[in-house]
Amino acid sequence: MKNKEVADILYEIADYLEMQDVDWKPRAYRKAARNIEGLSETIEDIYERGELGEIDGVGENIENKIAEYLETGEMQYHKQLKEELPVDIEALTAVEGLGPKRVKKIYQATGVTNLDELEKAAENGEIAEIEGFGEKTQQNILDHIETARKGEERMLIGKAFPIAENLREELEESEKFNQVTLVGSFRRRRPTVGDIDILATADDAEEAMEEFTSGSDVKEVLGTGETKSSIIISGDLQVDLRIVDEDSYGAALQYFTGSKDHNVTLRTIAVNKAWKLNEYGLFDSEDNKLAGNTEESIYAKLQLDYIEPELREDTGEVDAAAKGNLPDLVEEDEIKGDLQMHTDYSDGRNTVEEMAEKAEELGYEYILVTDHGHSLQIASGVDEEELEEQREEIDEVNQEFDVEVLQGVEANIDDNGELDISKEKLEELDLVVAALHNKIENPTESIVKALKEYPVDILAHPLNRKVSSREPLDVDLDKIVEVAAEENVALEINSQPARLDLPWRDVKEYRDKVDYVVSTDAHSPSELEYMHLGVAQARRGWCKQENILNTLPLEKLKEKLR
DNA sequence: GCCGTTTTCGGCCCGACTGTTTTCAGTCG
Repeated sequence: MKNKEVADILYEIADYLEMQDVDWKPRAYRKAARNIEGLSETIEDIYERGELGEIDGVGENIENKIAEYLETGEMQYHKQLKEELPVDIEALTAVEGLGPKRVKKIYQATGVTNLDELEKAAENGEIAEIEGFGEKTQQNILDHIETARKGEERMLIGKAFPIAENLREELEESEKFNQVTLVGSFRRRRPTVGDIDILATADDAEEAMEEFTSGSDVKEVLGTGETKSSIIISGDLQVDLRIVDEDSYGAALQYFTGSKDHNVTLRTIAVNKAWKLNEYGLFDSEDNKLAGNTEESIYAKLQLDYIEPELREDTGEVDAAAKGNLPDLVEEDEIKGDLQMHTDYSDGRNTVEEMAEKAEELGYEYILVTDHGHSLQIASGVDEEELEEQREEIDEVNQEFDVEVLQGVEANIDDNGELDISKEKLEELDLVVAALHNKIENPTESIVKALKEYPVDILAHPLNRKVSSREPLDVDLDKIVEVAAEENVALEINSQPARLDLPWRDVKEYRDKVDYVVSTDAHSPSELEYMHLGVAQARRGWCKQENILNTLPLEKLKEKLR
């Protein structure tokens, strides 16, 4: 998986070109880099099929350079640019306020090529001496050099969620603010967010900004103006606030929700009509406002169906909206039950009864208890005897609650494609979940064999990935999906903040070939509330209600799977 | 360097904020 490596090199090329005042090419390289970062398969596979050129933004030149890199491990063009300006561009531009142009000026004036040298130069007062620089810029560099060393970290959306909601509530409760909406990648429910973006209206923008930047949790104010401020709050999370007029709110919502590429596509449509689209509205060539109060009005005026935030990734949604082909996305309240959770029989922290109580509170019709099979030592999994005991406990709990508690198991798939619970026992359970938990030699073969030979209903976290910490399994997903469809096995969209697996791009690709379920994999009652995160990923994967089996009532669900 | 219901050549999103200027370049989103 060299996608990130390749993307990083292309980003660096863009920076080097920008240092040299080259027009337009940086934009082209960045676009290609962004699209490669977002691929759902490895760039090596695409290269082997000879389809590099089909990646959006990759033309003949960039294609050849990527091929060269994949074949030789080097890209001459990149090397050459780096020799001309031998600076660690990635590290230096990570400093807040430093871009390629300033890095070049600093290099030419002082010879600084990396963060350590930059720090020394700033401490010695050399930076302030450079033309166009001053004391403040120098101090700014010193203030932000540590953050740059730590590197950019995106936060899991599940972790950002309570923080963001909390912020929103605080502003909403303040009388200085009127409307308050969380926008940006948070609103699109990307698996990770780089910062929290907030859009608001206020009677007095200045007072509202003052309140925002002086909160108790504010560690640093990066910048503040009449309409826009940025702060760092504890946990080193950046929060950006934009305040706009009431009648621009829809346009601003649209604009600040992004994604960047989605917005560029929309603006191109506007430009083609000789109009202009910005955060204040949609305007004709004489600056008459055509739309802007609501997001809906903007999409409508551009002759597009309304596009839900989760879809705004420029992956075909604008085209579909123009043709009236957008899916009617699944909603969280259509989910009738949760099909993966753990109790104190394995590594869960609570009893079956406590999980059932919470599920009832959430209004579910059914839940499936899926403790780990016994081979997973680390989770002290269940053997067949313990499953018998648990069956009795579940029967008792079912007397007590309206929600129907089903018994399942999360059987472990080993490197021979065997599960750790016998076929006979699995047949007795209501539904069977299987999953890989260890790194094994032939994951595709093992999964395929397990799905074919055991009565599996759901393949959980199919790629066994961890968002931004563990690479997805290198499996042949085409093959797994094909076998899953044949064997009536649903693929899971796991709602754990660190998993969100199957990833949304894959969800989108295979949504017409295989059924999905969305489960929380909860290890405590409160984790049952993660369901919205999984549903959001299903929505990002263009799923309708019918793609998600646990929107079905129990009887229909069983008919589908068993 | 890429790309095409406007184009195979000529466009390519655009506004806010900062710090340094003394009218604006650079950065950011």
